Amino acid sequence: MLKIATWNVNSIRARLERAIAWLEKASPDIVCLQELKTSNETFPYDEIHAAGYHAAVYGQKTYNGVAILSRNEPTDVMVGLSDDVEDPQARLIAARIDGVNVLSVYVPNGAVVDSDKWIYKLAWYKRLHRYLSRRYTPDDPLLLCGDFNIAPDDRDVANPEKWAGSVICHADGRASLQNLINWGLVDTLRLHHVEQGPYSWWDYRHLGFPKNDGLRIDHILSTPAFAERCTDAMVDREERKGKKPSDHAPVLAFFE
DNA sequence: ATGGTTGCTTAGCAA
Repeated sequence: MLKIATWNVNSIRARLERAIAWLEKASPDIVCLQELKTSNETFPYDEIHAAGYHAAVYGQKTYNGVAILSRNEPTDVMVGLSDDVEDPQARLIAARIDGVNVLSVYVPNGAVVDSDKWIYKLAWYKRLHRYLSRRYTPDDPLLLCGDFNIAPDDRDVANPEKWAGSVICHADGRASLQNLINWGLVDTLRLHHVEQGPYSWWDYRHLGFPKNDGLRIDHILSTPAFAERCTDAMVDREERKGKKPSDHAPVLAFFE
């Protein structure tokens, strides 16, 4: 059994106490983290190791930053998109764990449609597609996990009319994610849940969580052959409750 | 009443 999670923690240092408690409670085999908001030098390796996890980290001061935590040692750790674009933003880390290729990504948010950040977001999706197709085939065991900053369709949005046309729901962004999926990926949550919801992110602003104004933007995508082993997937909504939560809840998938 | 937050870094940016 493999239990994998993806979680945008919104600062690993601000979330450390909750993150350690969650690791001990949920005991996942692999966790992809996003928005560490810290450099490698200030990443809390000691506490993560003490909780029983290896940590492959691609940090950045203040913004972004991604990591992969695992019970077993990761090999072949690679960071960044490694293409011809000059890009200081730490948004991708890849590793091989127990024979599975695991990627943790933090796709740019895009701020406002047609802004520079939006252009960067759409370009980043194209670069990620090229990254995948150059390094892997859809026959490889691969899990692409992270904050994609896209709700794939209106089932993934509690208030679709409110969010229509936003950077999370815009048709061009959805097409960018779909293009990635068309390379050869399966949305593991939708293998097991086809109804409206669940959601993985609620804005701190505007009382998003109390009003359940949620969106599903965090995903565990699997290559098709490996997805056949996926027995369930879920969002740990409980982790969004209580004192000092991240604005994202962990998303999990289970493989036999 | 018609906004409401959080985190990092220190007034402003990002989400």
